[in-house]
Amino acid sequence: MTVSRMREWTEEQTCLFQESLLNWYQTEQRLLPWRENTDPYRVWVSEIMLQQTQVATVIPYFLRFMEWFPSIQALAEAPEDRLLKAWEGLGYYSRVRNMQTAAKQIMTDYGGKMPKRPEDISALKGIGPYTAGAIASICFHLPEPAVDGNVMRIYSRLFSICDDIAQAKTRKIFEGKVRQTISPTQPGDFNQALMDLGATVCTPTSPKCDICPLAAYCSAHHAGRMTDYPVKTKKPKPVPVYYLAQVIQNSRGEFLLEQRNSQGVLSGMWTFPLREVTKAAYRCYLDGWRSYQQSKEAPTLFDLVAEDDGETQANAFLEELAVFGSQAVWQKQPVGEVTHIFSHLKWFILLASGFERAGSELTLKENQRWVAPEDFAAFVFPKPQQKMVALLYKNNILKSVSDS
DNA sequence: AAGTCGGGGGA
DNA sequence: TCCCCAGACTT
Repeated sequence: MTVSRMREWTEEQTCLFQESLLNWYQTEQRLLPWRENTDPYRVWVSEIMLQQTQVATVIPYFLRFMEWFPSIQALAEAPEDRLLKAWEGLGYYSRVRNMQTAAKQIMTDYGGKMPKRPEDISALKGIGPYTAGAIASICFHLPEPAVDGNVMRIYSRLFSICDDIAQAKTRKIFEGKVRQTISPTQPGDFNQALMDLGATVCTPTSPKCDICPLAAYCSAHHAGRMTDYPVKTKKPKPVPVYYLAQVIQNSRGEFLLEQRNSQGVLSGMWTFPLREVTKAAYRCYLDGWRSYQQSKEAPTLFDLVAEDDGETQANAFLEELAVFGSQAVWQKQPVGEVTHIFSHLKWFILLASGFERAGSELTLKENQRWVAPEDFAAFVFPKPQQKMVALLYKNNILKSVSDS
């Protein structure tokens, strides 16, 4: 076959391709409960359940769901707790809430029957491009693409498509390719055949090209580059960084803020003083707090830091702590934890709240300043600082004007 | 465009 | 542990 090297297929080649796929599907298709007929309600429910969920998991859920809610009307009228019970363990619970919203839409707008126009289908809550295409093609025999992860994998191999499937816009490229090649007479079977092929033959890691009905048409197979496709960039996981935040008030009710240096993340911005600690230390403080929380003799965060063996703690921080320990009175209980994800970093911030010790003025560093809460508005706070301030309000360490 | 939402299975 | 799976919605 020379077909595989062609980027565009002739009409005849396209027909042969469709035939190969459909013939394979006829003999190899999986027998699944939602394939007993093409009732739009059953197809709809199955497609929603199958989003990010494997077939074997879905089957028992599907059967029970059909018993409990046998029609669109039954779904529309179902009590929410019953609905959630039916979904318990499936995950992505907004799926079932959206489905009921859509069921009500269908009852009021379409007399209780699934609309047939693709644009009407995809306007329903929880039905996106994939599911709309699946329903339109399976139930109403419209040549609509239903592009999911499987289809992108198969087509990227068929045509050696290098576009990054992690990017949202790439889906349109594949939809275009499917529109060019979908069977006009059996679009539903065609789409379902792709799903089965992706699940059982054209698998992510070790595709079974020797039994694949499309091998003769497959560019990647011809080049022996099956596992180079699909191209998917994986973004590096944000590196965790751990901080203690020193939330200190003086007798005038002002808070100590510190300006970050001109290098690195959030350069020049103002936050509560943040001191980086190791992961081990951070965990130690969290655990220490939790285990002490029952007893009356709960330590302050800085007691725990002082107990630290030093190996998990930077010396400079310990020295600074000695000063703060003597000049500030720390609360026994933690304020709480704040996390924030940057593109490359994930900050974990444990907040400790304290007060300047009476009669001993805190010695401020060059980049530190006392600031009244009323003046916070004059600062452009970075997101982590905003989250910390919000947490202080929540814990009534900061009082909003309306409360007072 | 990126973050969020769950849980199970396989490498 | 990490990635993947019949994705869609929100910000």
